[in-house]
Amino acid sequence: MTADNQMAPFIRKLERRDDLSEVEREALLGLSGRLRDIHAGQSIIGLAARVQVSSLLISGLCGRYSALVSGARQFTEIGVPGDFIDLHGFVMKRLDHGVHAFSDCRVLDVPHEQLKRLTERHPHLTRLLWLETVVDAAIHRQWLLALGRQNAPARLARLICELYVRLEAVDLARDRQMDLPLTQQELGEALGFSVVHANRTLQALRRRDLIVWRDQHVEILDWERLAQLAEFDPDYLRLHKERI
Amino acid sequence: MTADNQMAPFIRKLERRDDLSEVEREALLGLSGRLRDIHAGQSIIGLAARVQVSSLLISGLCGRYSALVSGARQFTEIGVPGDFIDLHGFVMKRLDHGVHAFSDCRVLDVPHEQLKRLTERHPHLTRLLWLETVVDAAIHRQWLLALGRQNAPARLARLICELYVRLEAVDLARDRQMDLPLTQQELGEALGFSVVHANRTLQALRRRDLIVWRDQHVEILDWERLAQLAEFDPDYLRLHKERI
DNA sequence: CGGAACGTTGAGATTCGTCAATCGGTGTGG
DNA sequence: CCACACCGATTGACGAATCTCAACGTTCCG
Repeated sequence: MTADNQMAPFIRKLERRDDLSEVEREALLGLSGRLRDIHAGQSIIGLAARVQVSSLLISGLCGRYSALVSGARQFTEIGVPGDFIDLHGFVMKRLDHGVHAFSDCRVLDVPHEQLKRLTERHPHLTRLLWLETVVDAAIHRQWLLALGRQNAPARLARLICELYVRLEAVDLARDRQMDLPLTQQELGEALGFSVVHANRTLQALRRRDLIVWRDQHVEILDWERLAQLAEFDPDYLRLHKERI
Repeated sequence: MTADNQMAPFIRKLERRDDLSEVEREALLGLSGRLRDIHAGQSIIGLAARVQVSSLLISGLCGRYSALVSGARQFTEIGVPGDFIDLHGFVMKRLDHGVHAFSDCRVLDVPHEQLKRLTERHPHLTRLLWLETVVDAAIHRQWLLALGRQNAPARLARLICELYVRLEAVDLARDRQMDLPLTQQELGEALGFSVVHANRTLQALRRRDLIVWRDQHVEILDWERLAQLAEFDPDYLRLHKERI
């Protein structure tokens, strides 16, 4: 199974970060692997799996998580289409986390052998793939700042801002609206609070007329105030061009 | 200023992860840059700085942090000697975080131009440098799990376990003892709690006879129980060999 | 001696988790 | 069509965890 247009969102995102040569674009399009469909609620990548492939998310929303023995789960990042969700595994070889499908997802499993060949031949492209994982780390840091130092409404606001910008970058959000197929349970697991608290925090943002969140659909009513509450600055997503 | 033996801890750490060829080792030793000394309490890298160099920590302990406008600061990772503390900047170009010196630090500022040349010539070494940043991300994820889902004593226990393993890997800890030049204020900023709570949590671990922490020196009295309390598993630090 | 930095303690307020119940929508079998 | 089960969202009550404020102790240094 070749990648073809399945790769479009991924390539478009890379091109927002730095120009690709024709050769590089072809090298990316030359990546092939198994297409895999995962149902909502299922696991895309098991915890602590030893990996030989890395999965590119084609469609759907998923969450990277770590868990305690009690079963308590903490999402550490949300993956949107165009994300190479476990590129980390390419150099880690053993993943320290699992990936959960929030909605039905389609992924392209790219064998590490192909990625390795790519790194042997295309240094600039390698740096761009490297950048993908570094942006993941930057997202983790923003979440750490939120969990460690922001109150519940600000944390939620930050998550909404981040997801909106990232979804908009792959044409999956516009006009301050997006689909967000997360239950309040899952939302809590991303923000570090209980379901009950997730619910009440959501209501707090509603009461302030900042958002509407109904039926897996979110509308941001006042981006300015929401971003200010969250102290959100999208620079860390590195969606601007920069010669690397 | 050439790097020479200054690089020893860094190279040793890389070699715990995968073998280096003679050529690769020489390429690393060929890295040169300005040596810089920073006093305890000062900033090694300013927030949101645009960077042309990446700093390798030669000696001392430092902390990567993000901050809110209120001034509240959240450390997102602690850097130990041998860490390439802002290698992220090499591909990000603009850092989303600052780095604070906990103790007097010495760093080697390696120009990005040199790193770029290295990625053009040494794909395997590039993957190893890439791995450095991916391990940073793995550390962030563990901290997220801790902040989101673990209680205060477990969080502190986890930090101590992580630092012990990382310091031991560069011969700066042994016999369950290490120097940890962190104030309780800084400790709180790493764990996401107030100074007061940092103090009380520390006392809780002391009361349970798990650690002694006095005068910037920590002794772990019962590694087994401490690691169990933290649910600490060092796999994510990727200190074992793996062909990449 | 005085001040500064760090650690420690107590008290009260706030945030947040847990438990348990309820509500509404949806799908299924009869 | 209706009864029922199930899932996710919502609510209330209560207790636990954590923060803030303020004071005090200790050590070090000029």
